[in-house]
Amino acid sequence: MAKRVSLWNAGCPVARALDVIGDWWSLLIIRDAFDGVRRFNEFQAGLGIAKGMLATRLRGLVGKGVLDTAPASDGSAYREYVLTEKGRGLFLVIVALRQWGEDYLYRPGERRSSLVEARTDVPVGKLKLRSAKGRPLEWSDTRVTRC
Amino acid sequence: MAKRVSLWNAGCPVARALDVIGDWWSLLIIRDAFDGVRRFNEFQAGLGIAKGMLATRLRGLVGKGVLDTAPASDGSAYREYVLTEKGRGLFLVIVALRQWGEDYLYRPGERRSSLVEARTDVPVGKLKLRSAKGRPLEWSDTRVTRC
DNA sequence: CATATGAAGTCTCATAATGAGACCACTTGC
DNA sequence: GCAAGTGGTCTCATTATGAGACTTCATATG
Repeated sequence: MAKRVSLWNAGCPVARALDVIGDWWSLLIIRDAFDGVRRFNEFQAGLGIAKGMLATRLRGLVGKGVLDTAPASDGSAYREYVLTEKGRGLFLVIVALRQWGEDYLYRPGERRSSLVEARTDVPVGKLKLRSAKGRPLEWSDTRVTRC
Repeated sequence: MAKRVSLWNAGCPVARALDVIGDWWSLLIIRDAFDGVRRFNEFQAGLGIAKGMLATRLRGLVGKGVLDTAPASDGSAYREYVLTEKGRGLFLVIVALRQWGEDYLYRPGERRSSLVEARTDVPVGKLKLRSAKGRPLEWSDTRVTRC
């Protein structure tokens, strides 16, 4: 491979976002972080990722401000990886991927996890695009401006 | 590299979604498709992707039911790639990525494209997670069930 | 109609990224 | 103190990627 292309300067927020979290593992690491995973070995065991890859990815995500390291919350001398505010901003990306997966990649009755409201255990509602004033919008109602 | 890991059977819709569109180029191809790109050369020129990669990715996305091939809409003998309904379902994933990029990856005043309502040219509203009954939810109000 | 140009790929090659696992230093548990 | 656990680093074989030459058929031009 020649050096992997960077998309940072494309003027498109989608491209720039993918430049940060668009590789194979980053979003899975972030998903696990949302589910409460914090320690190196937890990520490694949960994802089945090679340790070298995980170390590289965690370093990258910390460097990009998506994760931060913190002293272990259980009082041990180890460190933990926690989402920054920027990282927590990716929640809707994970939710959108989840809802698409649920809608198009599972047969009815197939076992899968669900995102539920913690207080009631009721599945959350579907994401919906709305205008600035709150009116529901479809894809065909929108366009992307030239940058 | 050993053979790239597949996540299809993880029981997590996020993992399964990433198994389909989680690589470096697929979401960019899909983004361009949403912006009206349909022809091989348009994708290639717009993304700066190697032709071999593009051919592989397009074949893969067609095979996975995200894109479909159709006769060219301009009457020529060439074919086009168009989003299927399943592919159009990814719109909110693209929007979520875009909004995250806009919020955390650009300095104020930096040039970038925007997603606007076509009729009024007003930027669309922010995505928001809501409960099944429409009440706004934060990440901390939710949890993921074991599958 | 003959030729040139364009579209949509395929093929090959050098190089970068990945996965597996050995190895290492420091902590903890017992 | 010693074994096990944690959090990595290093190396190696293999795969994926990027660049670009080459091919085939379609369309444009004169």
